[in-house]
Amino acid sequence: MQFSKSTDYALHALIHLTLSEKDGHIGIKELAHTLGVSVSYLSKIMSKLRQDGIVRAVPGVNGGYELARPADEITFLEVIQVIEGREQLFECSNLHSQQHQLLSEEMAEVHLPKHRGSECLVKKVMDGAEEQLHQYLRQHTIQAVVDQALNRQHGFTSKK
Amino acid sequence: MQFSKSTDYALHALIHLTLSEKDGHIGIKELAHTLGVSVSYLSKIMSKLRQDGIVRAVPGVNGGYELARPADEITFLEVIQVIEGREQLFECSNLHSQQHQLLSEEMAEVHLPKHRGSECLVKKVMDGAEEQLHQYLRQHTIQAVVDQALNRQHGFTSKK
DNA sequence: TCTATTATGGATATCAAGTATCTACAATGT
DNA sequence: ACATTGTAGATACTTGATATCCATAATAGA
Repeated sequence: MQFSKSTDYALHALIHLTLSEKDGHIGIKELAHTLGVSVSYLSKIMSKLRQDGIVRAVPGVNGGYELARPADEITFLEVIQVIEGREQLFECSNLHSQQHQLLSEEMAEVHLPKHRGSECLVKKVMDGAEEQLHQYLRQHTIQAVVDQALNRQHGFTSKK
Repeated sequence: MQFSKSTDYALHALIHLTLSEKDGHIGIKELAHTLGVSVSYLSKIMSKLRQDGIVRAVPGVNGGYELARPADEITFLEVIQVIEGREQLFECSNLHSQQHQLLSEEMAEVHLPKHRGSECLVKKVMDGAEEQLHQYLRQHTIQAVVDQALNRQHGFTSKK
């Protein structure tokens, strides 16, 4: 259970775009070189971000990428979901086992027939965990990380 | 990014053991049949749980598995970490890239040389997310789920 | 002690996903 | 037109999850 490297590249790429906003479009070459990853691979990742409306791509001479929206409206959760997909963290594979029924439908069936389709209690706990995670990731934006980096730099220079 | 099926089986197996505590040892055959999974596969999972001191195994006639500790001392987090491993959810693969340095060491190097080895800000956010997840999973025990299942059953019967 | 029962650990096979690259194609500005 | 730059498809490689089989070790009961 780990986030893929693609997610890592996507997040760092967006931070680079934010920091370079004033410079206009950033080419995939520069981006790939900065992150230390091949152009071909990063292209796939940037395509996903584009398809989801997080960045804009401009082909042609002096083309490249730029943010499609302000960095403070781009949350970690959104980026992660674009790259990792939106499947649930946990799927109960015991749907037809005795065990699963014990924890949900069987009891409902015997005592309260209308209550079919109720969820496995294990899954309920895991869904709660996922919601917890999402809440946190929704609260953190690309802009927040950039601000932190700049403040840090500022803090250091002013101390000298 | 998803929890493996093994985790699902492990959690359900532990719940079955908890519910059957009074019946003494539970054989791997019964366990596997209840969960709807092969004996050979479930064996590997139970072995891990045994090696980590979550269950006890007794070989020989009338042998089988039982909980090594009270179910209210077995947290979801523990079970998940045994099965999934204890690697961090997020690893920054940009350790030697310009981007990474921008977010951590480069600034520190220029302005405050002693501050080497400071972490990437992206990773800090992700580590925070992981801690959030762990906090939640630590608060939920196998016993809690079993209690919920039994209360539900009780609630239904008393209503009739 | 012998035997049936049961868990253990190693070897292995299969499959899906992540990682990574190359190439032909399309769009854009000069 | 033409050089530049992103897009999309095909493909190869690696890794991890899933799953099974078999030989081995340990135990209880006759």
